[in-house]
Amino acid sequence: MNKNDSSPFSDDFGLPAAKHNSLSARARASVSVQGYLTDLNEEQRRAVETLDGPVLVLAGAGTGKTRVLTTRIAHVIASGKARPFEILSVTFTNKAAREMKERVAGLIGPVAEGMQWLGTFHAIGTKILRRHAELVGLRSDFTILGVDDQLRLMKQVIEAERIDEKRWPARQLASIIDSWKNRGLTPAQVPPGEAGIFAQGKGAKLYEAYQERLKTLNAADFGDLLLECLRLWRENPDVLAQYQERFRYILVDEYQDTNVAQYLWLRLLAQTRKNICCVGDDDQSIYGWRGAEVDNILRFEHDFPGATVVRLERNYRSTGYILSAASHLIAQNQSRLGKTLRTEEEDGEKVTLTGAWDSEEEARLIGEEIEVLQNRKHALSEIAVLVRVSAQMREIEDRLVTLGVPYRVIGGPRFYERAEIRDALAYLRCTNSFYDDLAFERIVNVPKRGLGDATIQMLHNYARSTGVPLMEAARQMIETDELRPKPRQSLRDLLTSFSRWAKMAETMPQSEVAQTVLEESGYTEMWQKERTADAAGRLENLKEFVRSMEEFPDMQSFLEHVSLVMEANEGEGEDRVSLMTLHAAKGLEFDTVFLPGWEEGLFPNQRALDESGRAGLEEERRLAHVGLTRAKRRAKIYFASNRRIHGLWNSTVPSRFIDELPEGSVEVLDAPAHYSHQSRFDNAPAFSSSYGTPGWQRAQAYNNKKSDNHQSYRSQNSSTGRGAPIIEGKVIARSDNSGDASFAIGERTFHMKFGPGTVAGVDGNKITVDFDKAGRKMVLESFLQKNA
DNA sequence: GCGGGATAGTTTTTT
DNA sequence: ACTATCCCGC
Repeated sequence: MNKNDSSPFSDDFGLPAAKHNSLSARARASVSVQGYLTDLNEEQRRAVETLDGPVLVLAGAGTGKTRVLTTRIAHVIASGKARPFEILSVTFTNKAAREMKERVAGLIGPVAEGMQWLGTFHAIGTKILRRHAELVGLRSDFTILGVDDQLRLMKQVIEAERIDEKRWPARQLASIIDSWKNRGLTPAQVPPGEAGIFAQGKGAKLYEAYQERLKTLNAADFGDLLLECLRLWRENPDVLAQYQERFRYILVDEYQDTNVAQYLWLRLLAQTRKNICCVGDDDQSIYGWRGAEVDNILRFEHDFPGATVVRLERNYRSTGYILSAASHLIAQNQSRLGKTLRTEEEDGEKVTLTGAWDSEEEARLIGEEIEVLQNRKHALSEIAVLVRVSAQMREIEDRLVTLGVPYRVIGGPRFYERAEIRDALAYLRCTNSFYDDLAFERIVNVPKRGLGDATIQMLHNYARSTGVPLMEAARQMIETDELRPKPRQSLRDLLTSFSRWAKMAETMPQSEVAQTVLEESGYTEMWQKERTADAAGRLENLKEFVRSMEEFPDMQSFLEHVSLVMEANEGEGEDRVSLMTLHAAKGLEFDTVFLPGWEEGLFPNQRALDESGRAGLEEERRLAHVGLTRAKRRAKIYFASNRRIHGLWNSTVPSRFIDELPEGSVEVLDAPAHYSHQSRFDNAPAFSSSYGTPGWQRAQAYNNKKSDNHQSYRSQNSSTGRGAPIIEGKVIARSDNSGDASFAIGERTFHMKFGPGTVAGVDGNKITVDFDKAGRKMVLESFLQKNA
């Protein structure tokens, strides 16, 4: 990021912790910090130096927000105002937490190890809850449920209430409860009007039942890790006071992503000392759909009167054109606090815009462009393709595979969410505790042991009526003859195994126990028998799982790590192109960024528009802004005129966001592919082989169009497709009527994909056509042919 | 209890 | 078009 990333005072801070606590060390340190501060720009410096009282830092993309946070922590410690364990520092992701810890360590040395309250909201919430578990009806060794456990539990609750699970799916209940938890609402606090939105008025009741079940199972879901903290503090002011006392300084990263529960959590903690510093960017708020409240930022000054607000507007990441494109775009949003990013970098390359016929061509163009960069020795790790929805990834992946360009997909299922990991985990949980019903249920018939629904149902009934856990129910039932001989024997064997493994766990290191459990249970064998490509990957994951256990002192701490932190790090450090969604890209940066799929309906996403109206559109626009600002030197936007959505071909129209880019910062490129078709025309064999293919016909249609229509969005005079002139004043897909409308309503026309039709409406170069076969569509004028 | 055909649902995602 | 999940017949 900044040029001064290597700390000039890291030597001074690389002191052993004990020595650092001496006054002279502090004095020396603070002198060094002064030196360090001079390398910050004026605003950054103000954000770091204003230690006392509430501070809100509005940090635009690439303005050095992490740098401010870490320097601020160093500054608090160096100035002697608080010791590392008296600083609360929260992030959203484990990755951000890890990075912050590393960077703080880079500034102050090993003392950073003392920052035990640096972590995600959830990790810190867990830590607090374990200390006071009994006050919220849990034991300190409570389990943290994953989504699958949650869903299974939710199903049981729905069934217990005799509600038809078909009509009222558990998924839906889960998301409703989740949103209540995001808003900090306990079952009793759910507004009466909302309590009934599920299953004819049973919503709140089911929520309550679910919470009760969690307590019986000694379990918490992710929402509880925050919500139960709130309850703990509200019901036990003395406990709250303890933490208010302890956390002398509070720092919050990505504040725009906090939901109401997190906001309340922070507010309770910050109430007394008010030394809270929140860093965020309203223009990068892209998680509204999962409960993030941009309002938290907007109401900061109201909640903390007299707060210092610092705006970081100097961008150290991107070149001029990219920044002006991003700024111009985001300026269209109404609800924002308003910042203007500026850079002292050169203008650099313009943002490019390329139209493709369809998504396949789009993928091909991106692939070709990546190859060009690769040939120029551009590091692949500095290239990213950012898509709106993961469904877009497949075609791009296919293309990269064909070209042999190494790539990595970021995001996707987390390591600990994969079935094999959850299964292995369930085995260990059962070994660890005979009370873990959810875990037992998960693996009781994995691998198949002939213990199907009927048997499980009997166990459930028995367990419920006698009030014992499932495993205990099983133990008792195998002594009766209620079960048929086969399942009875299976169950007996399984229980015997679990007691054997539990005994083993008392003396053996946990990784060996795990290895034994997975083998003796037949779990590993199950995957070995399945000779598919992904079975091999799963076995590999299991190995990694067992291996990673060795680093933990005991089973308990390992289980915690897995449920909260564990993640896969495949192909990290290798030179690969990154492929991910725009959401996953936040916080990252690349020299070159490809942005495919800028089409109405896809981006901005129709569903976001339908569900959230203007707010939805603005969030989509922020997403576009995030995408553009990931680029350091090159941003390349693409759109396709035809895209398959849910299997059906749709004609699409370029995104309105394209219209919102400043013309001077954008260069409209021809799709070079059209010219490669043209060049095949010159050598006969290639030509004849491609004659009659859709691609060739497309090229023909395009060329015809181009020669008789001067309003074509493609530039007229480029011959190579590279370095095409900018079309000043004619950004494509204008929605005003300034161009000559070359089609009249009622006119017959022909479209390569949809066939013949009648023009039903004209809006600039977007034409609405009633196709004889395909129905009404809006298409770009340049893909229509006039019918004689 | 298991495997194969019907069926529904497909934005974004962390913890 | 693709997939994950469900349901039924064996």
